[in-house]
Amino acid sequence: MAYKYEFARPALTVDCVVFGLDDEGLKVLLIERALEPFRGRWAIPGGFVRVDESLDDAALRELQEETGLKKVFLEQLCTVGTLDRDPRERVVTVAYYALVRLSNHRVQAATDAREALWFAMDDLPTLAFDHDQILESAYERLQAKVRYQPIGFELLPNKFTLRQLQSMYEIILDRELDKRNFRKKILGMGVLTELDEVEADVAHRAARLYRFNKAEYRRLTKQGFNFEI
Amino acid sequence: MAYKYEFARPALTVDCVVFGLDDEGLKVLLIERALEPFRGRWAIPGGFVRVDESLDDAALRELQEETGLKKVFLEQLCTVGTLDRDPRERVVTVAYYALVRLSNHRVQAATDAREALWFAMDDLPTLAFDHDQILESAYERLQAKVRYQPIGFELLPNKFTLRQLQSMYEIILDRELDKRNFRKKILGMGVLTELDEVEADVAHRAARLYRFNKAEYRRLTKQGFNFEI
DNA sequence: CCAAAAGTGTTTCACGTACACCCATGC
DNA sequence: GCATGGGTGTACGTGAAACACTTTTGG
Repeated sequence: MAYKYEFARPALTVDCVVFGLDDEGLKVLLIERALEPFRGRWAIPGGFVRVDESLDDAALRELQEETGLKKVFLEQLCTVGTLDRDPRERVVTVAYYALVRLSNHRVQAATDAREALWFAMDDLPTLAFDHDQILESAYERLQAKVRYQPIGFELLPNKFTLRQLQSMYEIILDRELDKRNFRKKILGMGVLTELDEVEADVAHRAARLYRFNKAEYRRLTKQGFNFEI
Repeated sequence: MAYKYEFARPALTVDCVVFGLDDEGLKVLLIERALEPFRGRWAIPGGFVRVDESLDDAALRELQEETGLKKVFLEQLCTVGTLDRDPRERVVTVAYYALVRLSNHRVQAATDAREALWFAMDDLPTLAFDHDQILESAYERLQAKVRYQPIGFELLPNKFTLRQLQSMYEIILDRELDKRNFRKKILGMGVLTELDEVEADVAHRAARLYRFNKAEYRRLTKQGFNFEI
């Protein structure tokens, strides 16, 4: 008990909702708690902020320690400071959400998490603490933001087909999009680079591959362009 | 020094960017710091979060203590945890922004603030800490959000003319709007109640007064309606 | 009667939406 | 040659944007 303060201080944690996408749909990465409170319950990864690391760094570190994930897209969601959200003591948490390319990443459990597993968004267990609410907020943010910011590409491989891109939006927004209108719109934006490659190992005509052109996106944005699906 | 913890903890504060509107334009409420660090510099109101109050409560309390403001519209902006943002020690702050009806509120200084003053957005002093950045973020949020959420009404009197409403949007968005198109659009939404009153004491034809109909807005929103300017 | 702002409609254009068929490829 | 998904164009309707004059009121 080496640290003393004149006034009581809330503990400060970061928690991170990690979204991933595969053929089955949108997934969330959860860890099984190895310690009390809520031992054995599923939770979103997170942990205490150290006094010598920034909030973003804390979120990245916890993500790596508990799930092995590195270099993911990460964005602050909100900060929750309800009085009784942790039974032990007053804990304020800065919530983040992350988007990862499921195809690229292996996930492992570590430290105080017993196991890390991907759950389908439509088949989630009840979570520890107020993590259900945080997850719900994160999903709402994702649904809203994917429409006017090109963050959806963070869920896809670097090279993708227009079909994959459209499916990603259909899954996240939970509604069908018209194929021709979608292609017209997204290609018309001029932020996709058409590659001299097609997808491999398909039992039908192979689709062309594209890449998101971030530099061009930024250039257009400076000129008043607004991404919108 | 009564409170001891096993690990060092960052201090936790709330800071609040308060926007107000009058004939001259958009204003921000700043306080002059009476204590070190940054003694004598202007800052946005804020202070330490107590261990037994929620974040929102802390923001409301600080606002009242430092400026006398009560019952304002308040929304969380973001949380900043840069390592050296406070020269004394590690301080993480949860930033808020508030919207107040300038016509209704008297402002007073109190506690550790020497003075509270409204500054025009285009004539701001250099602020203490990283408050310039927080203020900038708050302004960007306001500009973005005012377009798709009816928060702009929080800056106007309860009864307002369409001209006042349009001016509010023109000031915040920093561009002119077409009078006829604006009136068509806003009246077409059906969220304004036309009153049997007109403005008083004007040296020309008096304009009709309207009120924002929050209940109707909520009803329409449930049916899929989207507010948008 | 003059100044000042309130109030009001129509036309045009861009963009979103709906919709169906042929083509390329692998097996 | 057949099954599977890739790739393409047009017509229609809705809503945004541009635009100017008459009315009301107070001084």
